[in-house]
Amino acid sequence: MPAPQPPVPESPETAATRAKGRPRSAAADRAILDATREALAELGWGGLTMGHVATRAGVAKTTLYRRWPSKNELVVDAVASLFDELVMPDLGSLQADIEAVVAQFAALLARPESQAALLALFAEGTRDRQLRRRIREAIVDPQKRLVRQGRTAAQARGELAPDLDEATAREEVDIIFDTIAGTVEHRVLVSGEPVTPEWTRRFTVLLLGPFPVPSAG
Amino acid sequence: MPAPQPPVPESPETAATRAKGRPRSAAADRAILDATREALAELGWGGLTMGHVATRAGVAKTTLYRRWPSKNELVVDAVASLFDELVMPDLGSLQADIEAVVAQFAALLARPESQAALLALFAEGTRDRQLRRRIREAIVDPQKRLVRQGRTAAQARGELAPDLDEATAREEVDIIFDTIAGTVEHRVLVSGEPVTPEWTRRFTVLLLGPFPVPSAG
DNA sequence: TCGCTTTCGCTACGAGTCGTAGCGTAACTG
DNA sequence: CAGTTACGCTACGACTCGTAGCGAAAGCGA
Repeated sequence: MPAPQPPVPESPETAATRAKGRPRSAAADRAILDATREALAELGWGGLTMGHVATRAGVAKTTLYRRWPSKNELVVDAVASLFDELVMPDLGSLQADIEAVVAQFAALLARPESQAALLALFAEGTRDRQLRRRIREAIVDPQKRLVRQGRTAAQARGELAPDLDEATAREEVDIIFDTIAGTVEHRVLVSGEPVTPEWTRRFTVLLLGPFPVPSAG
Repeated sequence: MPAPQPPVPESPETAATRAKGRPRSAAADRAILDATREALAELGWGGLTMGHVATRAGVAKTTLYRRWPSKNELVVDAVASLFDELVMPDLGSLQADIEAVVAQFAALLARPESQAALLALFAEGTRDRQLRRRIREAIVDPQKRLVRQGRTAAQARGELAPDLDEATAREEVDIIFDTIAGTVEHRVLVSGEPVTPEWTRRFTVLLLGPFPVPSAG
């Protein structure tokens, strides 16, 4: 779901159909987003220019700017949909569920278009509060459902204690999400080393504890 | 320790003193790196231009390009030194040691100059193998000493089992490093939420296990 | 002291990108 | 059909890029 520039920014309207004049081409929207993903994979974040995207999409540069005010916003929308493919399976154990999601996430991060875009987006987000909000709304927060689903399933199995209160549970979801997402991103995008099943298993064991201390079975 | 362009790229020399002609100004080096850090804090990665850095450092643009071939390399050197301040304390318990390092790292990431630079550097590194190598050599790998020191101290206290073999130990250091660094980065730079002592404690507990299961005291 | 070498600051350059404005045309509504 | 909006196209000034050429400055060895 892209977030185009509102055709008429300040017009409360009846919020119903605002069909008046020539409607925006939905085909252009798709062509632009596809072109953005392709260009990202080929040229990376730095090599991506608005002019290039427009040409590749068969669209005038003006048309592009009419919908997305800058490269940042454009890329958020172009990338966000990539993350929708992540699903939380129910494999019968928390360990297996986490390993499966980690593997999915790692595979996603291995793709050129997400690799080129994600960290660059995050980097811009550190300076632009609005952009950071959009990143969270479009990319980060929707994926927290995975953690919530996994927790719920594990609680149903008795692997996890039920939530005591809402606030604590939310904080715990945040911590777990930051840990899984951050670690996999760091492994793949910074260290640049592959996420093998072996690594995934070890990481999950570390996450679920116990730490390999002598006294622990 | 900056990595300037070699004055005469291909000259084995006797590797001794290559003093011939006017030597490069060490003051210019310092002025450039200082200007880079300042400009990063003020303008962010995207706003940082080579011309701006040169002007601010009181140096000709040509002088800048003689030493660093691009913005990427310049920023690596300008930022790497920031990380040298991290130290692993010996507070008597692994929990306390990790909490202390997490707090230091979070404080470092909260500074504008590192915030603007780190993720952007990582982003560029995903497309440029040489840059990624330089980032690892200059920033990432040196900090793994913290994990090794913490492990050694914990082993001496009996909190951790001694290493069985070298390869496994190295992998474990990598996993722990990716987990701590990645999680804190994600919390501060992506989620954009503060690293409080409370959060640090909960994260460390999660890391050291056991996971808060019902049967665990 | 005098060359020799290298770096210095400065200026200027072509190439490329940015985001916007103006134009005439196309598409859709009442 | 008139009104409205989106469209493709062209052109624009402002900016950054990385490089080249210049004369002057700084250190070296003879």
